[in-house]
Amino acid sequence: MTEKVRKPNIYDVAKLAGVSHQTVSRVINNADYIKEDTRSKVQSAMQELGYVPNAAARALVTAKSKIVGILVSDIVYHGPAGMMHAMEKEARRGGYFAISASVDPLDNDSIAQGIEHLRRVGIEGLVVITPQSDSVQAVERLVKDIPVVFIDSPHNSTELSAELGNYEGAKRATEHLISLGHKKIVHVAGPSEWFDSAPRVSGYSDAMKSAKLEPKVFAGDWSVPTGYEIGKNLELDQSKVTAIFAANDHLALGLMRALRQRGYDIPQRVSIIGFDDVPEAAFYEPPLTTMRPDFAELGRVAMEKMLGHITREATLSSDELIPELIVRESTALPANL
Amino acid sequence: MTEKVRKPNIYDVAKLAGVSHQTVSRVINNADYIKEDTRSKVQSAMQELGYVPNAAARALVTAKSKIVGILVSDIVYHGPAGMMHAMEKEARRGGYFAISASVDPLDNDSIAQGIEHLRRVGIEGLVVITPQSDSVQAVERLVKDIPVVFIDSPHNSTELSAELGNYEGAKRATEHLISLGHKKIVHVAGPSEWFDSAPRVSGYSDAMKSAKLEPKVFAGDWSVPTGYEIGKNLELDQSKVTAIFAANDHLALGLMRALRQRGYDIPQRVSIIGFDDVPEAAFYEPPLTTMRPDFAELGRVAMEKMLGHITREATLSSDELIPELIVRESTALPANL
DNA sequence: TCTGATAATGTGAACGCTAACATAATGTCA
DNA sequence: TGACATTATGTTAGCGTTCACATTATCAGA
Repeated sequence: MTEKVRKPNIYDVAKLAGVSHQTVSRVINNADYIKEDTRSKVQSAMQELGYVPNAAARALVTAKSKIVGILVSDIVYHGPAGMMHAMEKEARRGGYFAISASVDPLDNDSIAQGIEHLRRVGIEGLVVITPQSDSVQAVERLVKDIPVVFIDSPHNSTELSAELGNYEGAKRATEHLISLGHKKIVHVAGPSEWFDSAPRVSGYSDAMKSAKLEPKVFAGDWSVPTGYEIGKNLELDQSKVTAIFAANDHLALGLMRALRQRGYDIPQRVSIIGFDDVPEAAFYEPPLTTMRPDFAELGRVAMEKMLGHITREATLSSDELIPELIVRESTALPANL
Repeated sequence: MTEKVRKPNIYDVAKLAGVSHQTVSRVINNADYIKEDTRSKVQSAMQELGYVPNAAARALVTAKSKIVGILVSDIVYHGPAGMMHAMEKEARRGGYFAISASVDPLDNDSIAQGIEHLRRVGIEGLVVITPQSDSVQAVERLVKDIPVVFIDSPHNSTELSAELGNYEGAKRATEHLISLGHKKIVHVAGPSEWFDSAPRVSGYSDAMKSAKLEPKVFAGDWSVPTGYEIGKNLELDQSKVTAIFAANDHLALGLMRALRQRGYDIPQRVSIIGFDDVPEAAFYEPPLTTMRPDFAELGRVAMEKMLGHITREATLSSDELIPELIVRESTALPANL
């Protein structure tokens, strides 16, 4: 019973198959020039022994761990979950492993520790999901020896970052309101430290300017309470505002709640459009019109770029992701003031 | 420029510090019997060279990867995100790495592939987050050589699983309604293939029976539309139902929406309590009373048990997790029928 | 001052694999 | 049928650690 159950190695397989260990290695890595006959002999030997290649030995000799790190903000919001799944799947598809480290994006120490941790396992590349500007610099300062891809950061090089389509999404959200006939449209923005905020503001502004309308932006963050607060104080009558583009669904929810309490009907008096399409958005009161970004695809693309960097293959330059307009009940023709 | 930039190894450090490589190894693993003087010499040498231990070499010789796998359902619902963060953090705290594989819990092939993938990297243990019964058996069949911890599955051994507190949470939710004075309380359950459903039903039933009340359960799933459908058809007047315990917040949201459309005021005519406390619950119409499980703590505990198994240390037997009652506006005294 | 314990450090091998090179089998063409 | 390319396989070394086992320094007690 105390028999040592050493896992089978390449030599065990070789012996059983009647070949050299190198031939086994060749089969594993499907190299050229192997007789079909030998290949199958080796394969059935592997099968029989339940052989699993030893990743450590492989990593040691090739100096490649086949692991990519994901540095992710532990601020839980709606997108990342699906994104992580997509990233993991894409990595696996390319024969890579994904290993994540959660960090507090506001704490440089935490970032450094996360990176240190990932370094120890020997990552070949790093994908960073952080929505805050400071962290990008922190990461860039700390990581210089392996490729890094930033998700949703305003990096110059498209090669080094993957973007959600904030600008285009915001533009289209605004255009939706304009196309309904709204003239006075305000934007409640996300927090300025988050990357997603600025392009949403620009997309809104550009759409307004193109339609010769006056943009007006209120500073917010991503939270329901903030939306509620802004909604409580927003001046609507004198300025004849008939529509609001909220930088995310939570803000929109807070706004709707406050405005209805103040007696403004939605969408009869005020139209509201959000951004993100959180699962609950369809069941808000009223169901929220919003922009649905493709988080999963974003994750996939980011990982694809990462693997492209690592293997030095040409990155398939994908088109910009564009959020989809989901029209529900919170937007309608403008009220007659 | 073409100079090879080999990473420093233990010998480089040894040379610089003027000791043998083994002494360096001892410092890294802080073994006994090292002069304080030598230790610091070695440490500054490591610092100077930017030495990072090679995980692969280490894993090869010790036959321990320091990696645990997480097999996670790619059905994205509210809990797992925070849970994953917590698991990763707990793993890191113990010097371990966490690496996840997303799988479709309904597809045994997908599960097998996920496990195969994790096996390749050499995981020392596996944490399984799947809410469906079938997958547990599939996993148990496939993994026999390393410890497995199931999250939220009805496993006999508490050592092998970590539970959310579904039973106790459901009991307390029901007791909350009872304590308000409700007599006719129905439960809209989750899907039977999910583990969380059954204990929530039992918790509800037991609370009802203790209060000498008649339990009545409607079969549902976790979705808003299903809650809405059930809400549209639920008979309330003849049976004098005044309160509903929904198995999760999404069902509750759907229910509330349908009931209000039918003219039933909440909470004046019907009280509703949910389960999960999704971030939006506080801003539903009306804000939802619900049970808040501690997902993060669940993840932490699960990982703690995992590491306990691996290192053969005694698992700190933690108390059962109990969801917290969050009272908002959707529950009140029963209506006078 | 010698002895024997204990503290502190050193030496060689092995982990399982792939890279690089060497060799053997097979096929092709004059 | 020999010469030479091509295909197919084998041999040896080394990746960076830790382990198991020396070996050397240090210190107390007789």
